[in-house]
Amino acid sequence: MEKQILHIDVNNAFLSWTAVDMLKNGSPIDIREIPAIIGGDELKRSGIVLAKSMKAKECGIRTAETIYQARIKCPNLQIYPSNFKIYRQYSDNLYKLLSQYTDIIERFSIDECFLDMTNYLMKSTLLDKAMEISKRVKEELGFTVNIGVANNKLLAKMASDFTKPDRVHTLYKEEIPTKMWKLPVSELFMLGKRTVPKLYNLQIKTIGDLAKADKKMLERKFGKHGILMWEYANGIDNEEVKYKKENPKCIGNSITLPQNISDVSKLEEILLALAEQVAYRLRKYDLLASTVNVQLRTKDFEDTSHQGKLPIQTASTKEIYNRAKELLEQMMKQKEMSIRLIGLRVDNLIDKKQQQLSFFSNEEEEKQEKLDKAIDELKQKYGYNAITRAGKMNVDNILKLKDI
DNA sequence: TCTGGGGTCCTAGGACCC
DNA sequence: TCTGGGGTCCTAGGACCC
Repeated sequence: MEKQILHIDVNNAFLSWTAVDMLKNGSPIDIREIPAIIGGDELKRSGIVLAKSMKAKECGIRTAETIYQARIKCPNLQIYPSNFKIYRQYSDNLYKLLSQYTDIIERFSIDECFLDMTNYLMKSTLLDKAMEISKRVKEELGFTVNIGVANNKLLAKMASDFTKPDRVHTLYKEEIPTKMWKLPVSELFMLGKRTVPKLYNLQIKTIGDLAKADKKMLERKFGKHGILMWEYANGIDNEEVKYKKENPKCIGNSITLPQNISDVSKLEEILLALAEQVAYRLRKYDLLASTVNVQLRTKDFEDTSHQGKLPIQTASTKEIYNRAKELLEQMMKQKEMSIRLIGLRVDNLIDKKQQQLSFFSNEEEEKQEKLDKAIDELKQKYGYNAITRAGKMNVDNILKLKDI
């Protein structure tokens, strides 16, 4: 039996949610109606466009470009800061509403969900349900969504991306040639800015061109990705809606520094704050890490990273920091570098329950574990930023510890 | 006042073993 | 003394997503 899938996508999510929240707090203007963006902080060198209103879009402003460029395109642009705490609330509200329609629901990102409605339709059609959801979200939550209606996730996602805002689109098999094949190949999910020029060189310009291209040739040129893009262009996708909670595969935090830094000891201070954050999140999930990865971005936007195994699987701030420090030093002694961004990530995570117990029981380890746990409890109670290591305040101020 | 931060997955090449 | 082939594990980097 064919699956019945919906993809729900919030229109200009961060901007809409900010608008709704401002209105709720008595704002006389609706920033959805003016040229406005949600932007990062230029002083912290993270000045990019995170979301834009339709009027801002009409000026030619694009997501992820710099605020500097956006302002040139639109001199009377209004800029508002992001607030992820609020976004999570609105996202949760949407999720709750959608959960009334099916148990098989996947949160694909903060502003997107897939719904498998196959066994939840009774007498109504999939399209009817989509219309009902669209109406209810607008009336009850105050913002609009686009909904894609199809028989698999890929087509539902493509459909929700057609004309915006506040629209419901179907994309059934027989509609693929008329609705999808005419689109430029860059519109296809999973085709990014590296692959598109290569396809252009092969005279593949529309999704239709790609659908009719030789699958074997694509595989030779692009490997697995080649097969995937051919299948997507032909509307083939058998992925399930993943409704079960899954543990993350990696946990990382990174920060663009207010100024470039070349001094290793200063970088180590930042690394410690990052390790604290990462290890805290790791412990919250009851996971242990097997590898640590340190990423650096130089002032010239060159990225390098080093990774290494941990001596034991761990969620200890100290263990992770010590390994990260070694990796940082390895990289920094290779050549003189001026660092713009530093990141720390842990990979190969395992459940704490399946931890391979070390042959040696180590008193020092146990002491550290207790210390971490005590700090975690205080953080839970008083907020992440309430508790900091002595002498680390300045680092935390730099990090402005985002939202955990 | 140029260019975020959080992820997932894949690939190529080296080391090492039999 | 010119020498293979398969398998696994590990790392660095790239591509893509929102």
